[in-house]
Amino acid sequence: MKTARNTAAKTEIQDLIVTSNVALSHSEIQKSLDGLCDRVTIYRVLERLLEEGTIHKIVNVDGVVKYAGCHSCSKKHSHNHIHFSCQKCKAVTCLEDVEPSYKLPKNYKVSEMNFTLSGLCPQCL
Amino acid sequence: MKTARNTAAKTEIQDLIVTSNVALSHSEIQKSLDGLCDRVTIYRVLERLLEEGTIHKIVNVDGVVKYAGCHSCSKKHSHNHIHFSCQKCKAVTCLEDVEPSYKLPKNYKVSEMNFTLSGLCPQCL
DNA sequence: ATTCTAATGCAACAATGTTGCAAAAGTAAT
DNA sequence: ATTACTTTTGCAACATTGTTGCATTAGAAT
Repeated sequence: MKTARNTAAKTEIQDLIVTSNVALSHSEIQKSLDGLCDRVTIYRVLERLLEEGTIHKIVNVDGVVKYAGCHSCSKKHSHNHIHFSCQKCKAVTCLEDVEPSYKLPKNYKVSEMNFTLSGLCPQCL
Repeated sequence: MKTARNTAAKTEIQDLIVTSNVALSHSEIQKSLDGLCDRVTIYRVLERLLEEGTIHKIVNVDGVVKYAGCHSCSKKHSHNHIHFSCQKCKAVTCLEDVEPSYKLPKNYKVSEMNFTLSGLCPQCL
């Protein structure tokens, strides 16, 4: 059977994402790592961290994919919270406590949600 | 001053998007046009249609950019409606009547929202 | 230390989007 | 209809993002 291994790349990337208070993109991670490992390795590590449930993936309003640590969802792994994307400082943050409500027409079965608001964050306001 | 022109490409692309009841991606549009114009031209026409306010842009949960006609927003141009992305038939539709509610922490200024639910649409349920 | 195989690096590729520039084609005026 | 003006297009080239195959490296268990 398949056993995961702890490698320098994985440890470092995981640390970066979980420690950060904003979601990070692949290129931002790459810059931070500063040549520690290959571009491709970053993609593969992110894939593994997603599978493990250590991080989650956010597609920003501009289509840029970002990754953030899973904090509140350690027990039940759900991501039904809002993300906020600041148009000025470009930071994407998880508003873990905000759950939106809505009323769908009949016969839709929802299994996932992706809700991102953009505007100005408290720091930039 | 700059005056827009009606060209075959623009007319055709606009027609495609506005007529369609699902949002279309660049590649889907390209396939439909079947060589009517260059790939780059499609990008540029889409840009113009967005500026004009004829269409709006949706970033799907998988990061794929799609375009849909503006129907309900002819008067006040707002896109505060939910989009639904079917995991089976891959159709992305605008649920124009559904406006979500949520309660943000203090000091956030929202100027745009992007809300996409995914799951199964009525046709695929 | 040995063995097994997960993880990495590298090269190559695919998809998506952007830019510069010369040629083509709308539009308005004559 | 012809001319003049300038938007729009096509093409080539490029940038970015993400994926895949394969040989090599290096965790982890024995």
